[in-house]
Amino acid sequence: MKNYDHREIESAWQKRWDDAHLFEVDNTPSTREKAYILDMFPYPSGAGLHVGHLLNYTGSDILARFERMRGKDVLHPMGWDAFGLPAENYAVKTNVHPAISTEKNTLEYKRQFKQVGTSYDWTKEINTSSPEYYRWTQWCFAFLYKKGLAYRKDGLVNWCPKDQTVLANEQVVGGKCDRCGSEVVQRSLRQWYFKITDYADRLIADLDDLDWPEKIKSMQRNWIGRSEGAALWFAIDGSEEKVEVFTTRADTLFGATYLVVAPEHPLVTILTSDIQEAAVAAYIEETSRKTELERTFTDREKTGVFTGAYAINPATGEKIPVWVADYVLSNYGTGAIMAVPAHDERDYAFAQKFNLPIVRVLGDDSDELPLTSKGVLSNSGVYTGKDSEAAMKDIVASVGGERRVTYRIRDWLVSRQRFWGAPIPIAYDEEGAEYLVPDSELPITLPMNVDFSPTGKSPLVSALEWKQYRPDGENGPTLTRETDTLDGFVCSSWYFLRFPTPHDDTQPFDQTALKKWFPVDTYIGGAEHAVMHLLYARFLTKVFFDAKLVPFHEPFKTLKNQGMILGPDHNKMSKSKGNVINPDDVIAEFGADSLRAYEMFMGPFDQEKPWNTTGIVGVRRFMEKVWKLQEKVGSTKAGPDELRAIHFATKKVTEDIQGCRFNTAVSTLMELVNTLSQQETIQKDTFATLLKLLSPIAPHITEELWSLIGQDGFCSVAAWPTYDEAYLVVSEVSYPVQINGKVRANITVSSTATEDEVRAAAEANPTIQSYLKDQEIRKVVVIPGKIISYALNS
RNA sequence: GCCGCGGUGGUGGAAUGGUAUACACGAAGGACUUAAAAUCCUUUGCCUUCGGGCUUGCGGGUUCGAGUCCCGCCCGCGGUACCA
Repeated sequence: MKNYDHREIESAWQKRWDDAHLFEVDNTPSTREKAYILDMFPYPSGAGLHVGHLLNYTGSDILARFERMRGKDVLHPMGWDAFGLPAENYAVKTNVHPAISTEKNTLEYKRQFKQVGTSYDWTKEINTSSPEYYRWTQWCFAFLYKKGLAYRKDGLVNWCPKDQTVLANEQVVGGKCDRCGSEVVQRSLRQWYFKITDYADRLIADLDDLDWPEKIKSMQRNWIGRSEGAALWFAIDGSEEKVEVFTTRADTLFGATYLVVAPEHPLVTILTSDIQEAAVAAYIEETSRKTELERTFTDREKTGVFTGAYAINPATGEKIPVWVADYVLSNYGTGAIMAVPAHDERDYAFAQKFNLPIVRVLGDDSDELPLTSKGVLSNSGVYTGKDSEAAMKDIVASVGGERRVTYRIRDWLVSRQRFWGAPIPIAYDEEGAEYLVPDSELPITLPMNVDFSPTGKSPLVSALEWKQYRPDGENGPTLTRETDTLDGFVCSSWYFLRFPTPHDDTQPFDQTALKKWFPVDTYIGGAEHAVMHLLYARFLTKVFFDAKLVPFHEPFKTLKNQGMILGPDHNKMSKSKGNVINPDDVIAEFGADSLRAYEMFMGPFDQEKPWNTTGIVGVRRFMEKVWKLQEKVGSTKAGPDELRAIHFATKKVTEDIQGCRFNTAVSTLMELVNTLSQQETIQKDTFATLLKLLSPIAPHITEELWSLIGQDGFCSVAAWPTYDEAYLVVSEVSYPVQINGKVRANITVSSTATEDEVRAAAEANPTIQSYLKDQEIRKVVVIPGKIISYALNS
C-alpha cells in the first residue's frame, strides 16, 4: 500500500475533473430535478482567502456535490463582485489601474478555490467590472428609469469624508461608514435613487414564505420598519398654514400639549416669529454642525427652541406652542410630531426640561408618568372611559385626520462619487435636463487614463473627453455624461440572474434558462448582508417580476448563514492581531480534504467557532484511517454488523447533509470508519459506499481510493447510496430500567418482545427485584425500543 | 429599551421528551523504539466513607421521565434604536 500523499493526489484529481468538464452544465430543459446552489460571490481583495471564507464555500460545495450525486442537474457557479473602493484606493496609492489589480486578484482567488477542490462550473464565471457584465447593470438602471423607479432628487445625504462619496442608509452602521468606519456627515446634494419604498409592503409580506434564518427576516422587517398610524393637521393660530404630523398614538390627541418640528422642516422659517428668529436660526445652525452619530445618541439631553408660533389642538381647541427640536427627525413621517408628554418618554423629558404642560389622558393617578401603554382613556371629552385602541379610529376621523402607514426604509441612494463602478447611463444638457443613453449604446465603458486623486467628486469629472456625449453625432448638441457611478450593490443585486448565461450579448438574462434553474435552492453567505444585498436583490427581482421578465418574485428559496471562524485566540481573524490562518499553509501540511472536513467538523455550520490548530490533526488521522481501510477490502459477504453500520451511516449522512448539519455528518463517518477498522475484512461494496458518502466532504482521497479499488468513472459523480431500514433493526435490544426516574439496571430482550415480556424481564432482574420489594407500583411505562420506567408510591 | 441567537467536561461540541457528555482535541498511563516521531491499547464530568451521591447558567412548574416543554430570572453574543 502506498502512503497517503495528499500533495500528489489532490492536484491530479483537480486536473482530471477539469479535463473531463465534470461539473459543467447547460440550460437545456431536462426532466431531471435541478439544484441551484449559490455562494454570495466575493470581492476579490488583495489579501486572498482565509480559512474563515472557506467555510461558506466548502459548505455550498458539499451541497452541490451531494445533489449532483443524487442525480440532479446542479448549477454551482462562481464570480467576482469586483467593483469597489479598495481597488480604487490601491490605484490612488500605486497608480496601478483597478482593472489590472482586480484581474490579478481574481486569478489568485480562482487558484485558491481550485486548490480546495470546489466543483464550480467555471464556464459560468462572471466579473461585475467587465464591460460584458456592467453593460447589463447599466441596462438595469435604464430599465428602472423607464419604469419611473430611478430618479434624481436634492436632499440631505450621508457623506463619508474619508471615502469621499455618498452612502446609502443601509451602508451607515451606527452613524459610521460601513466600509471604513469614519463618522458620516450630512450633506445636501442632488443624487440618484431607486424607489425601493414602493416595494416596502411586499418586501415585508413575502418574507413569511422564505426558508431563511429568523434573524435575517426580523432584521429586514425592522429595517423596513412599517408603522401604522395617522396623519393629523394642526392649524397655526393667526395663519393659513397647517402643520401635518404623523402619529401612531392618535388616541392620546387630547394630551397633545405642544408640537415639535424638525430643524430641517420647510415650515420652520414661516412659523418663526420675529422675536424668536435669532434664537431659532442659531439653533438650526448648531444642529447642522452635529454629525449623524451625535444626533442619534439617544441618552443625551434634549434641546430645542420655541418658534413663537402656536397651533390649535384640533380635539381640545386649545392653543399649544410650536417648538423646533432635533429629537424629531426630518426624514421620518412628516418631520413634525404632536407631543404628548404624559404618554411618551421623549416628549416627557422635553416637557420637563422646558416646563411645558403635561396632561394625562390615560389611566389614573396610580400610574406613574410617562405611561406609554394603551388603556382606558381619561380627560378625553366624549372618549373618556373608552378603550384607547378602539377609540383611535374615531378620534382620527373626528379631526379630519387620515389613517396612514409610514416606513423607516428610505429610497436606495445608488450614485457614488467614485471611479471604480458602473457609469450611470445618463447625460445632461446645458440646462441640466436628463437624457437617458439608449440601450443600444451600452456599455458606457470606463476610460483607462484617469486621475484618481480624491477630490470629493468622481474622478470621471476629470475625464474631459469621456464626459462629452453627442447623441446625434458630430452635428448634434454636446451633452455631458453623468460622472457618478453606480453603487456596487446594484451590480450584486442581479448577478444571480446572469450566471446561467454569462456571455449572452443580446439580453441580461434568459427566460428559458431562468425557468430551468430558478429560484436559487440554497444561498449561502454572511449575515452582514441582511439589510443590504439581500434586500436589494429581492427588490430588483420583484421589479423584473412585475415586468414579466423573470418568472418568480423571490430569488432565494433557502438561505443559510455561515458562522464566523475566529482565530485560535478566540478573536476575529485580522492581520493586526496576527491570528489569520492561511488555507494555503493548511492545505500544504494537511491537504484540502482534511481542511474541508475539519471546517465542517468544528461545529454547527451557522455558529461562530474558534480555529484550533491541533483540532485538524484528528481529521487528518481520520483520513489516514480511511486510507488504510483499503487493505481490509476482500470479504465476499458483509455480516449484519457491517450492513447495519453502513446503512445507518447512509441514512444519517444523507439527512445531515440535506440539513447542513455537516459536523454530525463527519462524526457519523468517523464512527463508521472506527467500526469498520475493527473488522478483519470488509466487503468492497461497503468500502465503495463509504467513499461515496465521504466524497462531497473529501472529494480527492475518495476519488483516489475509488480508482485504487477498481471502480469505474469518477466517485464525484457516482450515484448516491440508498439505505434499507430493514438492515437497521437489531435482533436484541437493551432497555434501561428506571425506578423513580433513576436508571437502576439494564436488561437485554429480543427486539420483538412485547411490553409484557419487557416488563417480565425487568422484574426478573435481581437488582430491580430488590428495588421493587415491598413497594407499591403506581405506574409502569414501557417505551418500545427505548426504556422501561417504574413509578413507586414512596 | 426593542428584536434575534446562545449558556452542556480542561477545549470544540453531540443528544425526534427516553441511559447527558456521541465524535474529536488535549491530558495521564502503557506497548513498540537505543531514543524520538508516528502508530496502537487503557483511563479521562465532579464528589465519594466505594454502598452510592451529584451534574446541562439560576429558581419554580408539567411529566413515569426534562439539556429539550411552560413560567420567572441571571449572564454572553449579534442586530437595531430619539422612527413619534
